[in-house]
Amino acid sequence: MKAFIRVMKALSDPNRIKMIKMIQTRPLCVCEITEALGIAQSTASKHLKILEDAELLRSFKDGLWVNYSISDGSGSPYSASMIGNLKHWLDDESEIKELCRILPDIDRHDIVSK
Amino acid sequence: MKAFIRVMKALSDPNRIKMIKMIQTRPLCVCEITEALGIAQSTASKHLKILEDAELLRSFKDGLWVNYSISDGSGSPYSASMIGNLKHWLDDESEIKELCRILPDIDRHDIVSK
DNA sequence: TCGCTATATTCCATTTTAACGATATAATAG
DNA sequence: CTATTATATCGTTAAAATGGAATATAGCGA
Repeated sequence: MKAFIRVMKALSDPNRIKMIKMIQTRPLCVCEITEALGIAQSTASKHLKILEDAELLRSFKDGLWVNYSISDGSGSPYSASMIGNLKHWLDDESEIKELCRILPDIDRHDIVSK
Repeated sequence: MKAFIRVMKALSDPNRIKMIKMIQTRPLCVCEITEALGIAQSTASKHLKILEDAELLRSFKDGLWVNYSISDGSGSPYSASMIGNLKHWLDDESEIKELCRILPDIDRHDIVSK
């Protein structure tokens, strides 16, 4: 029950959904997500942790950067199923389409940290 | 996006999940759910409203009673999908099994309202 | 080692959620 | 109409979630 609730809660926030949809396009680091969503870096980091704890995302380090990618679902049947659904769900939401549109222009090397 | 978030939020509470799993067994009125979960009637009523707003449940009146049953899913693809998943998910959770065990002994005609 | 940069964590304020009791509403029985 | 019963709504409180600024941590390069 707890694992299921954890996945549902993780998927109950618009910013976290946007993160998943963006990361479906390609793996992203924290600063790219922060930039794309226009939120504070600490906020982005916390949301990503919630998604990772729910086994919806996984992370791997690349030097100073931490890349987040979509989980392969092996850790939880609930997250696996929801990841599958989210491959097509919400694709025609204007907010999501806009994010995916600007995503190619966002490059971690160009981001000035604050 | 809002409809999707509404479904995810509705599924983010243990009592609401228990309600869905019980109602999968048979349609239930508010007082039966209140009794089975050991919560206040106002609490049960509010949870049921949240589930109905998310199109996970539907209700129909039978005199003084209001019966809640599982939605047929025609209102929302998100709720339809989740209802489908929840047909088998969480079936072997001890909390759920216990509720389904006591459910046959709960009869709306025997419940004394407070 | 010392700086510099990306990320994680902590702290605080604000908002949201969940619970209950009390009350209002709706429907039936007399 | 009146009383009764089941449910919905309101008011309040405590806990949890969210967001940002500030700080701590980790890794790279000189």
